[in-house]
Amino acid sequence: MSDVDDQARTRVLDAADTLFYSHGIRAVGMDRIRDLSGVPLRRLYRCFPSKDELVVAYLRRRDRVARAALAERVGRHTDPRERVLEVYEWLHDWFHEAGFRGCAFTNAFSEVGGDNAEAARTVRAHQQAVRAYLRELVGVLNAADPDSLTDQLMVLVSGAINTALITGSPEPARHARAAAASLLPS
Amino acid sequence: MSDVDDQARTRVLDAADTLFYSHGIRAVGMDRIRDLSGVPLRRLYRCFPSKDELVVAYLRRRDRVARAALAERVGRHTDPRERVLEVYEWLHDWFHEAGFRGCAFTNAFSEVGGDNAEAARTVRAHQQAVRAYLRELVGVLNAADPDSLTDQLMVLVSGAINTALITGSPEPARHARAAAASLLPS
DNA sequence: CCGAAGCGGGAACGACCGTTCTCGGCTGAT
DNA sequence: ATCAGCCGAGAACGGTCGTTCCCGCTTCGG
Repeated sequence: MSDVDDQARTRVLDAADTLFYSHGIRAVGMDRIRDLSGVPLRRLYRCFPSKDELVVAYLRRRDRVARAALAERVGRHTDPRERVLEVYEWLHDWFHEAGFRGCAFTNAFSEVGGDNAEAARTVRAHQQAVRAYLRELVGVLNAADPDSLTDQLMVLVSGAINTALITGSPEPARHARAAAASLLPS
Repeated sequence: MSDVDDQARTRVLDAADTLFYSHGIRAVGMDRIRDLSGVPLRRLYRCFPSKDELVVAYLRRRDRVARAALAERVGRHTDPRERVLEVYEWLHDWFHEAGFRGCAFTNAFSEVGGDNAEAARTVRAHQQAVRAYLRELVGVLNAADPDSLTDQLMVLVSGAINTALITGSPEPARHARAAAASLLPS
């Protein structure tokens, strides 16, 4: 695979990310990805042999980027309690962004989880990776039951995203943060 | 509209409910609804002039049924605190059901929310109706800020459903219940 | 300069889906 | 009995989408 193919892969993934996230996977055809990326269908199908595999690559890159962005935000703080709460500050900023359309992974799972087993696996892997990261943040707290606390914080993250999506308001991040603050040990 | 049409409407809605919920809306064609309901396409389109309107009717009936089931469960208790926590017990039982596939409203919103404005409105109305019901349950508690508490409980409900969907486990209901118990005034 | 291989643009194909139409048969009033 | 109108079954239509194919052009080694 040549380096012109590498560049094409990046451009295709950029286009897929924009279009899949903002319009949904089933609503976006391969020709729209060709139009936005400028990569002809022939090369596009050489880089990604099927739409299903492109969807998986889209999800894998989102996973990498999102978790890196979260870690960067959390890294701004040193106090263990603030590090956990910063997760919900990050959500709040995200909900404010113009193109916010909910969790790409949950959306993909609803749309193609039944037909694209590898995509479904990728969604679950993302969820588990985020939980593992949260578990690390919780580990340095003096929690009575760190695993249970992590699970509760995960429910708050997921619920905030989905409630923000449906209500169209960023407030659920505040509600989740307030709930998390009550659950954390002082 | 005759009563044979009424019977057809019910059979079509039954079929749509089963198929839309378990396979997704876009994955189910009108012919599969015809096959399962036994209602010929001609009559089906007289009862529901388009698939979009059938989707809205499907969501509206789900809203009615789900909220009635929730109210029935909560009604088994008289203690105000137990009435709130019973919501999460209900979720736990629901997650155990064989055909559980997440929240029909969130799924519909992800799948067709962009193309079917009336369906999107119906999803938001359901969310608001559930919140209003929760607000009633919270109202009789001695909460410092009942509205804020209601918002936090809503985030826990939504998060439990979505986390259960992706992990395939009913445990998120327990986690949400534990978090809610911590948030409720004693 | 020449032939071959690879390229991009876009047409083509096959499958599917929402919706409508056709056709043969049944019903029921006269 | 007859004729008009309605019905169910399924074919047909128009559009979309994922994927492949064709054609004319470029490029580059000999």
